[in-house]
Amino acid sequence: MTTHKVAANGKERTRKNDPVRVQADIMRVATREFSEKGLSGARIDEIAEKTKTSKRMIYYYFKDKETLYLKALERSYQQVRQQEGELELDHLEPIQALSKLVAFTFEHHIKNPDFIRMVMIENIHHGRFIEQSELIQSLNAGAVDELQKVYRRGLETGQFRPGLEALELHWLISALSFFNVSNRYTFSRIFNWDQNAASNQEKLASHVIDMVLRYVVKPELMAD
Amino acid sequence: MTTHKVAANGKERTRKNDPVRVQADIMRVATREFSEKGLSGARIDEIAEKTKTSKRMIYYYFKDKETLYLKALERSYQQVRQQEGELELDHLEPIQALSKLVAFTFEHHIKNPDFIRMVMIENIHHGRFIEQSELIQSLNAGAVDELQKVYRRGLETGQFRPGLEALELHWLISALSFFNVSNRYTFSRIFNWDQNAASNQEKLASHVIDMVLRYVVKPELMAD
DNA sequence: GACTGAACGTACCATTTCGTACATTATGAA
DNA sequence: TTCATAATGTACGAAATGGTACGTTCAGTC
Repeated sequence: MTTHKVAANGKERTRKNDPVRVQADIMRVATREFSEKGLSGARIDEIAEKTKTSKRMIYYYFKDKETLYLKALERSYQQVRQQEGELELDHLEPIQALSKLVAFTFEHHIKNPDFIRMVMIENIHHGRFIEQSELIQSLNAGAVDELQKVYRRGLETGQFRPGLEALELHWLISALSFFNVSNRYTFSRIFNWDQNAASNQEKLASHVIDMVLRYVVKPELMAD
Repeated sequence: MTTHKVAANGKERTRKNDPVRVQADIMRVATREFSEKGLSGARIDEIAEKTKTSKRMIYYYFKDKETLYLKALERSYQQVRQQEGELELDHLEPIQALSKLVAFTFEHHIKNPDFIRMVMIENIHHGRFIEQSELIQSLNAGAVDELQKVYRRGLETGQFRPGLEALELHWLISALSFFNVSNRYTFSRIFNWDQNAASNQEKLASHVIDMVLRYVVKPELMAD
């Protein structure tokens, strides 16, 4: 008696154990499902179906639905952070560096709608899961550093207004970038305005960049 | 044989028909539940329990869960619009009028977290329900008008920069006001910063107002 | 008072959904 | 080879959940 079976379709079928692949597969599908439908809206059975493995494996590796959700949330944060890479702002003038930083942040949000949705969902849950995750906090701790550096340089050259805090600046930039993705549907519908259209996205991007610059740069350096 | 019964607790119990009250009761509870847990997270049985009436009545008046959700969404929009009342900006200088408008919008969002949550949830659903609602669209059509008026007046006095559009300005103000409520939990957690604290809320409010003013008002009129 | 349609209560059903029991196979160590 | 443990497949169970069948009561009209 050999250890392999013959499947219904006639192909030889030998089970391979590949824990890493199986877990990655589950995470991939789970992240998409949770991001699309939320914690309560996503269905374990549906996640299992879209996986190459079975529901059994989900519970084997991830214990229960909430743990799976938390892992998916962590994965989302990890992925966007990894994508960020290096901006290389140090060789730019402070104003241009800030401009580039804002432009990048705005674009980065646009490119990661699934991540935005996960964050929205998590906020609906009052941040109950992110609270438990030390991983996520540690990931994001240094997110303000680059902005901090640019701002300090701008202060030294005398181009930036003093008295601002990097964290609060980051908050402003995040708000504008986040809202652009998170509230597309309702805003477009209410004002009968296709926010998604490329031309309008460009407009918004330049508005946002301009707005931040005008807030940080000394007014006398800004042309009307 | 009379038409009334005696309940178990001994009190006389005569059923009163009060359709308006019953519907209002259901709507009140449903709105809170959906806002708290989302469409898929909210439970009809739980809504029914928290109501003075029964599950039967929910289906009697609202057909099914999705219809109930849509009605709750519409109610949310209606309520916030009603609260807005009159700002009476016409007698103010353009700069002060704009300042007051932004301050009010920011505050108004803070006062209506349930509404914010409903909008977040609706965006998670890709705006599938708001699309069906002509009521909501009609409600919000004139939301930009006041801003429009102020901006025009500022142009006339020469205090505002030309070339901006009221809708896009409204978008910027909304983004900052909305994000302040919608992303509290994740932002606070990630940056270990109590965004909710009164002192920080005040800071953010003045940042937002200042930021909008610096964007709209001609730079030479802004002191450092 | 008789009649009618709207308003309401109770109990129930069918399905969905999270989670698990149980058996089997793979894989590396001794 | 043997053995232990990790990995996997199949089938199923119990509770939750959206929705309904069926009957009763209220309130206005003639």
